[in-house]
Amino acid sequence: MKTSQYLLATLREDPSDAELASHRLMLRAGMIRMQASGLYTWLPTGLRVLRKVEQIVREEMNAVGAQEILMPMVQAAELWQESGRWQEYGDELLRMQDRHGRDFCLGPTHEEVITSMIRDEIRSYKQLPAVYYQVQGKFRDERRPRFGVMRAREFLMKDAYSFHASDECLDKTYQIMYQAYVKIFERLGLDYRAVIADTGSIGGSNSHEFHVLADSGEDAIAFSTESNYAANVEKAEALAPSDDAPVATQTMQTVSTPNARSIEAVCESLNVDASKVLKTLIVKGQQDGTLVAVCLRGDHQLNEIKIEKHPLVFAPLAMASDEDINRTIGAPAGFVGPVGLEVPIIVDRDSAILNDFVCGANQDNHHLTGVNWQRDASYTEIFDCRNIVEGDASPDGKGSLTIKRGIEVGHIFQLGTKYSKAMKANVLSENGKAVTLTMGCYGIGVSRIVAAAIEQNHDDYGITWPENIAPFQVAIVPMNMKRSPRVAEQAQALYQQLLQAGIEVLLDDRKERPGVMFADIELIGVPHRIVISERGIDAGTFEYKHRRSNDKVDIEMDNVFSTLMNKIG
RNA sequence: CGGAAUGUGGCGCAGCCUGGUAGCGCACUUGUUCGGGGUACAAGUGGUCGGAGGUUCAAAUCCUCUCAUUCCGACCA
Repeated sequence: MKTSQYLLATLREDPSDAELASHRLMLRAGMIRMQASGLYTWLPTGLRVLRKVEQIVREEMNAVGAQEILMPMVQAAELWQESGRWQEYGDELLRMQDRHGRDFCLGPTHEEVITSMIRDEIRSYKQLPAVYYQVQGKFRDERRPRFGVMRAREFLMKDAYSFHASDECLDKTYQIMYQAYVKIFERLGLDYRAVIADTGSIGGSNSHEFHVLADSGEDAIAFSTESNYAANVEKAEALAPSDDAPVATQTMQTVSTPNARSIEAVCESLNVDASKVLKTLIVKGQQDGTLVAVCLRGDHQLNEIKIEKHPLVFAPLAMASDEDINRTIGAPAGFVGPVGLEVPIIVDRDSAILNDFVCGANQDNHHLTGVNWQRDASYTEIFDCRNIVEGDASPDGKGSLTIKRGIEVGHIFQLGTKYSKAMKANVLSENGKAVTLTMGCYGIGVSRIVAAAIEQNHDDYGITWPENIAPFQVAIVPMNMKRSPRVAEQAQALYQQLLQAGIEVLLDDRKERPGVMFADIELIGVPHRIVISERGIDAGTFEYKHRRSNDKVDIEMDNVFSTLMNKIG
């Protein structure tokens, strides 16, 4: 490709509304343009990268025997009503009607479609296990699209689904897919981790997420210092503390704490540490109109995912309104505590062993000090419902936890029979009886990987792609080509030679000054750069530089081609 | 969904308070210049100022409504 005929579309200035490095660089490097909130056009440079990621994913899926299919993006409501998700899915499901008034949606995922297809096509256990996948656009009407293609509404995803006659068979395929994912992320050249994950709205049992590590990641991941335990913070269990049963040493007292509504204000007002304060959150209960109190240590945070799983708590989690709290408890939010509280009280493991603690007095502008469980207050149940924090014991019993940020780029689930049961997808087993199919599902955010790769690979000049996903492999930058026939001739010759060898090469044949060309080539992140100049030709050399290196090396003209071929491998 | 901010050539912005000929930088076109790190000079192309309504002799500017985008929040007990 020659830059004179290519939509380079690089920008010298930063777009004003791009916050994240990858978003900014994708716009500046001419990879994407926004069409509407969360909707992007992929320009040639961006699409080249996207296709490369897609291709690697495809190759590894094919390598483990997954078969590629393509399902429709527009899906009939009937399928979603069968699985129950027409009601459950919520506002992220973009619904619409056709001219006959029939309901449809844009597919945010494809469990329903694949399950309906498979129940018709697969009749026997002999056809199992089977894995099907597609690389396709998904649409999720995100409440807040942001960060460019990182959290877009329309995005490219590889989704695979496996079908089995037994859980053992699913386990086996799950392991194979896990290994395929490992290969994919290795080939992409990204610093990633597989972590234990929650199954979220898709449902099911066993689950792992694949995260690209980056400080800008939206997820927090907990790692053990001593073992290979790694889990999403929303899933990581906070172990019960091993401390002895609490002993009361103080008597309970009511103290005035005017306007001390937050833990911070209470700590300051009473000069106590947040770890000695009991935080009482009031959430909506599972039974309509009921409230539930959740108690945590003041320095801990509620884990929404965990608490939603408690049978008394309404899912999705909803905080009680100030009016509800006032009406039911008789005290304003900020001064609520468990003493004399007449709603169910769920206490976190750590808060259950507090002694002599501070909590709200259920009375405006007052707190209690020296409070002790059993003597002064009772609770309904002890339940792990807090986020783990740095330094907590690792759930596998080995070492403690550290926390890093990650970008979720892959997620694999053992779905079990959640969809196949609802949609009556059966096969005949060996003994001639119908059994419900067991399913697994395996997603990769293809477009998100492009952004995540940039988050992890950029510097002041632009993107520093991993070799396998760079938009071009080699850039040829001729100095003063328009005036120097020798330079032009050499540049053309090398360009043709590389093209014929199947190398993706970009020849910058614009009538631009060197600085402009260097800046653009670095911005879009071409890994290998060859500079051809009069000076070099006189010395019989071309200059080579790798995008990630500061060193420029002069290479004998005759050896340039073979050197490049060696480096590209 | 709640809060805040911003919409002016392709991009980044000024002008608005105090109404009166729409401006700057980048990019783009042409010419000259420069020629190993976003060169310099000159001449140009391109905008009914997000949209609708209103006030006024006159609206980018004031008022009302609306649309869009971005950021923050959705943990306050």
